[in-house]
Amino acid sequence: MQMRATVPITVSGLKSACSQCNLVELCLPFGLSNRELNRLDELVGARRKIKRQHNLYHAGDPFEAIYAIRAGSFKTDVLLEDGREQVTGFQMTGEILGLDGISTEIHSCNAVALEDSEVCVIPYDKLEQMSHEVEGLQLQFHKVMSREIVRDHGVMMLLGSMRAEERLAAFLLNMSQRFTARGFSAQEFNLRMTREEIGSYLGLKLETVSRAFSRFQDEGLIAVQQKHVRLLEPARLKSLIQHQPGAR
Amino acid sequence: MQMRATVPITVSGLKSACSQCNLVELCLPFGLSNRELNRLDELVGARRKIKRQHNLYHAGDPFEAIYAIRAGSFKTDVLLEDGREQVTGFQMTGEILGLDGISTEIHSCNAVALEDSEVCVIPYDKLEQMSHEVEGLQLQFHKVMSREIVRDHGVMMLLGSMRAEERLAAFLLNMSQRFTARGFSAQEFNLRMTREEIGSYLGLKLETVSRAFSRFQDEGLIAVQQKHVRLLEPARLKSLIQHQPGAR
DNA sequence: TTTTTTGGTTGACGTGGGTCAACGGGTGTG
DNA sequence: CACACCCGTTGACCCACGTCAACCAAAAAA
Repeated sequence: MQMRATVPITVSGLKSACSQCNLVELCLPFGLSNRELNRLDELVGARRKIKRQHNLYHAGDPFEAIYAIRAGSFKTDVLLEDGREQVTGFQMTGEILGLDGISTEIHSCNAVALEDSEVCVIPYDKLEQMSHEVEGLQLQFHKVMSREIVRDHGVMMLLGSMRAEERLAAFLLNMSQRFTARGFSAQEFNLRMTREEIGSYLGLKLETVSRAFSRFQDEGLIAVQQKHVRLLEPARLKSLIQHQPGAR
Repeated sequence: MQMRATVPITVSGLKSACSQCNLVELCLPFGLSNRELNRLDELVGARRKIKRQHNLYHAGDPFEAIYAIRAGSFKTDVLLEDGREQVTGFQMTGEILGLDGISTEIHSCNAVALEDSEVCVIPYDKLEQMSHEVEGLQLQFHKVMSREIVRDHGVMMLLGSMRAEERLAAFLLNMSQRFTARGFSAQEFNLRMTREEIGSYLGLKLETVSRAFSRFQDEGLIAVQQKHVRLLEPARLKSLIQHQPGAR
């Protein structure tokens, strides 16, 4: 059973301070002046801790805030009545969650922590208000939303016209690139999600994901052990994605 | 060969007037007060006509404006180096094009007219500026972007976890619903796109789309002739989407 | 520690949809 | 008005991925 409190016990009283945060260049405040950054500190409310496997929000919840990931990682998914799940994305530190709720003021997907995590709560009404005042904030927020749209188009490309190995290669390279942006190794990292979650995201069954991992390993492209992945030949992985013979 | 002029000959000198437009409740100005609506008239620049098969913009073009469709319809697509195309959406009157360009200030997809069409050009810098001033405009714009994100998640669901017939059923019901919103018949309409474009959007080959159309017709769910579609049993179409046996 | 559960791998087999090919009707063009 | 091309349909065949099942390792619980 998961907690569903709107004001969960896990809320920390600490105010976040964007101006002090080392995630600025990955997060909403990117590109703001110091003066603007100080104003942002007013905007960002309390932090909130979310335990592994617990929801930050559920589909159907009223929309009140967006969230910036301070530590940890999440998945977002949508469910069909018959129980089918589609993972729509994996989010890492500095990325923004909850944008799906703006349009109808009700969240349209679930956000679930893949590990014990912490987010900064950004009340949406305050964000709206401050966007009117702070020059760069509005532009930055628009860019965050637009980036999400572009990212989604990339996933559609992947789901609509790539074969299994291409999808996994694209996924691994994307993860690598995002770890790099956070100062981690581009070649070696620990995935936070299961084969089944990867499969759901890539439109494949978990067995197919597992087999593709094994085949990559057999061909010397990567070294995998459970969630630990090492990219041995990223260039060859990259070339897998384009000019695939017999592409869909 | 397609024209690629940034200021094409097809630009009309006419200023658009949102306050006079019968598409308000489908378009960006939805929910604005009359006073706000009048301010919007300043914002919206010239109209621009796009001939069938011609691009409103190309991937790689610098981003300068977003576009509201005044008449006609479009598809957006992304291309892979090897020529594979993924249609990321079909857009109808009142819908907004170009949001993909905000994040990098370069368009990341192509927007192609499916028929002779006309758009209202909304210069982005002006929109940014006016969003600071006009109360409801910012919120409305955010909702438009958020709706796009939610829509994209729906497409991912479709591509990632539905079988061919479910995808086509979902597509037809979505078209029906959007025609209805524009005052057209929910049961009977003309598609503007080819089987190949539908296939690309749904992650299927054109032959599969054609076969699914035929099977629906055989089962008395619809009547199709070329691009003309009549939904005979929308309820049964709807039930096709959920609780499908042996779903992916 | 031992036990249980969950997650990952691998094999054998089946099938939905892709591929290739032929054909016919519409539609836009010269 | 006639030609050409594009679009849609249908059939035969094939293969990538799904399904089902067994098994093992790792992690969590007891």
